[in-house]
Amino acid sequence: MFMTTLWDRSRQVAAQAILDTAVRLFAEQGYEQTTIAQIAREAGISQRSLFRYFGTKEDLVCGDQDALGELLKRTVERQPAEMSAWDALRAGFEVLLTANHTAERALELSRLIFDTPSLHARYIEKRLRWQAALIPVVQVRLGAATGLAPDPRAKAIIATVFACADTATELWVGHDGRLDLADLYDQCLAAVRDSG
Amino acid sequence: MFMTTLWDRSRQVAAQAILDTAVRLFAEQGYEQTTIAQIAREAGISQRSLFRYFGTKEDLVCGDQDALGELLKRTVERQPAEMSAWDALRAGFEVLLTANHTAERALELSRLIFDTPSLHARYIEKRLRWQAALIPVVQVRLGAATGLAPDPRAKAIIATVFACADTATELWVGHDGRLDLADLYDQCLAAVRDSG
DNA sequence: TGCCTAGTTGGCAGTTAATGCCAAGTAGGC
DNA sequence: GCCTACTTGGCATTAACTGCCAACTAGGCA
Repeated sequence: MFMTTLWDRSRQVAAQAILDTAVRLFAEQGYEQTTIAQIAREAGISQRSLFRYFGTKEDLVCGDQDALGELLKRTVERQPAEMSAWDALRAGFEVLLTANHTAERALELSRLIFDTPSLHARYIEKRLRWQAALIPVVQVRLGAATGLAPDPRAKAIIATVFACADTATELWVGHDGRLDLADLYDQCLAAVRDSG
Repeated sequence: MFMTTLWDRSRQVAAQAILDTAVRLFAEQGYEQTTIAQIAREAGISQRSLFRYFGTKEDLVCGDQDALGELLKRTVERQPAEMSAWDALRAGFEVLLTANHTAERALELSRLIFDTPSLHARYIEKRLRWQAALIPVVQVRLGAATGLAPDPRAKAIIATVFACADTATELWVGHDGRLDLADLYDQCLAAVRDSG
């Protein structure tokens, strides 16, 4: 039906406008210091409607994570079967880098997240859902008895890879985006896997 | 001064009573479904006072994490100088295990945290602070030029160790505490460091 | 054209966590 | 028994949400 598509489109435009307002205000005066009322006022909608677009204030910053998680999972899944779990996950993250926003926007959002403890925690918590979804995908690459016993290995490897990705991003933000994020990720993983 | 000590003592007794009430209610009816008003009522104090003992509702569950973080740092610091960063951190976690509460209480709290997203996020936030505090401690064990350039290695190693500890705890909770937590931790770390 | 229906919007009231303020109480030290 | 330091409770307020209802808007159809 065209109807649905049209509606969705205008919805997306509205959502983007709200998002731009919110991110601008967050960057200008900080996340905690910005109220929903102010965002709604400046975006020209009611507070009530804002909550219909974004269920929570935090979703204004880490809202579209869900879509990225799906992309990550699919990418890892599609790597050649003979590729190791580590390499497949690395390939997945590499795709995420390009799929994100512009580098500037990504840096701005990342800075917001890493500078705001509550946001950072919430962001990590959202990613825990990605991790859970990745378990079966990784497990098949471990040559595991894909049986009932939950193999700690998949969970641990995924958690580690995310920990390194997070660390790399934090370093990247700390350097104002001047270093290469993929390089930093490789350095982090090397520090973990290739040291005494 | 004895005065201060006495006051502190009665404060601690009161805090413990509030805590017991809160944890009982959380276990009975869930974290989100339990209001501060109800806890205060059943503990026999005013809402206002409850917030003076525990700054936030979340602190009722992960409040004494701060003290544990301090203990972790001190323990890691005091390991023999020739011990590797990995082993020193492991020793730190081992001390935490015994310093926690009884195994039952720890299991109860852990289950609450892992089952409640907002709590889990808050818990992660506290752990991020531990991680930051550990950076200098770990860095000296890496034979690093302890200079200005922030070495990614310390950050990455710490993040990984915490990721494995978290994974181990999640598995432990999933098995109702029947497996050994330290064993699970070792399995997680082995999966990360000793695999192709 | 004009109605019908589905879906959106905004306002309003209410809940919950959290903070500031002030007055009342309480427990040592003199 | 008073003074001081500290705690407590009540009140008001803010900010993030949520439910409810009435008003609006845009296709579909006669």
